[in-house]
Amino acid sequence: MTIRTRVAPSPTGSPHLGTAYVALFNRAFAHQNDGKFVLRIEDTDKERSDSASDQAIQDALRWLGLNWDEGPDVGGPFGPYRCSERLKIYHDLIAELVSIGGAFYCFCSKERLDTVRTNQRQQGLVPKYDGHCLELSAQEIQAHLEKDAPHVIRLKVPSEGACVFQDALRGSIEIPWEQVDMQVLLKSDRYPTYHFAASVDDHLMEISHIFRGEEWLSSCPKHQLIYSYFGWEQPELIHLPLLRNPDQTKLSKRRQSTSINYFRRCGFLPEALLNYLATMGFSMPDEQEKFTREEFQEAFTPSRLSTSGPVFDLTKLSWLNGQYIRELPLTDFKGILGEWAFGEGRAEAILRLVQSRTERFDDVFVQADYLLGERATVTLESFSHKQISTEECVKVLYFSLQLLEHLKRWDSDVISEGLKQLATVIGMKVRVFLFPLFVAISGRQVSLPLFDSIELLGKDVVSARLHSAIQALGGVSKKATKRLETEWRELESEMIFEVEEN
RNA sequence: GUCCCCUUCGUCUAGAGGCCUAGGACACUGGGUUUUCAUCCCAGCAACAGGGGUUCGACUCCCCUAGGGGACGCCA
Repeated sequence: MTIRTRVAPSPTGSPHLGTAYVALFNRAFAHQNDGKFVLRIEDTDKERSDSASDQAIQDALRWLGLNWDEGPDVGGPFGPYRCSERLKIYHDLIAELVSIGGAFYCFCSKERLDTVRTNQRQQGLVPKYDGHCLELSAQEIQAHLEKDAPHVIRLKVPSEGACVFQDALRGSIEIPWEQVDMQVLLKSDRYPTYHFAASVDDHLMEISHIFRGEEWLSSCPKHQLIYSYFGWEQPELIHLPLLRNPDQTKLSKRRQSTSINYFRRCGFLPEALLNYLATMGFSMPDEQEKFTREEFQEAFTPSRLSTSGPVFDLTKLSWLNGQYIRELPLTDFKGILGEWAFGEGRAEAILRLVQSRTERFDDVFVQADYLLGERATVTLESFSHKQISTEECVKVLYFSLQLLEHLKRWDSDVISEGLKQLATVIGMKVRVFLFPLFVAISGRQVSLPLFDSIELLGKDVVSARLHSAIQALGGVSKKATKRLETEWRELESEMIFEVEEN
């Protein structure tokens, strides 16, 4: 049997560390066994998927050296490799599934489902579909369809017994069927859900082993059910532990950026980041901590994976990165650093901002320090200003974060217009409004033009600095977050500025 | 709340019943090399969640408890 593995990220937002983590193991395992590693873009969420993110994921994985044998750009015998281009396949198969009794039409409204779930929760039951449309007769279904009634197709789930499946690391796992929801497989927009698309594609693409995050463990019964209805053979499942924040929760960008691009922008070498990722949940037989991708691929074996969630430790990653940097020949060091600092037009972009403010060359680098490296550490005092309070600073930073997160395009004009409008909507003078942003971004009250700086630094670094500034100001409590979120939604509706739909 | 997974130094981990007086790495502390600093070298600190079994013997196997995490969406 040919070993075939895949990574199937969804193109929403910045390329996630977790994607690289999972890709690393899948790729190593496939290549170690002369198999193929596949990239499949899981763009099943029409609302949130965007092509910029699609491209960014590919760029990020390539930067890390995690290239694929088959995928949306390189093609392959099992294409297309983007879900949105495979709709016909899903439609045909879902029809087959309905006809063999593995799935059913559901015409329930969102409101009804909400009520049902709320009631179930109150009674201490597992919130899930109550089977309302399960009893519909063929005539009733036909009538609904003829009226063009909005509908979904759901998975039929046994009401009794338990699902038993194997995880290569944990052995046999048993989940009672009553815990399993009658999952929507085809949404009302005729797109498949992840569960359906992934199951179908894994089968059709002849994926033999799936290394994926532990978060998927509880949806295994759904996938198993789809496989068994169709009479397909299940791939081998290996659930990797979840990368954790220092507080042990699942790695999330709230606390620290999870974007691969953030690490790239912070000056980590791809080799070092990859090496570090490989030590999360895996260890070399000789306990070696610094090793190449090739050595890893050679030595990797699922039995050396651990199951407890590793904390992603920036300090240790930095140490490892230092090991790699120090062994670089000087010319490489110079070349890579130069590209990092001034590549892709960055030199021109920075110098354009600096030149008009320069009298002597020795003025240049101090002005651009926060664009070339980490900004100065900010404290509560950094934000003291006679026209704006601490609370207002937090508010400004929080709302700006929201705004920037949802911007359609990342360029200084759009950023400028968005932020200015935000200032107006919350009733602040632009000059005052911008103050906390200057501090958060540059670490200083006076800096090079803000909007250009934001553009230049990129979304991931900007988000990280904004988050860190909010922390310096004392952070936002859960309660305050809720309040700010509500307020933000109101503001958003007031703004005529184009903000991307969630 | 329900179900599932997990549990060795602060963190990443080694450990497949006697090799364990529990090893390595990061961090931290102290010392040495170095014109400063960093690097580098040496040393130190520091853990088997708790309780029951099984066994001649348990970090390792089983059970319970506790703690942590995840899932419970027309998100992935």
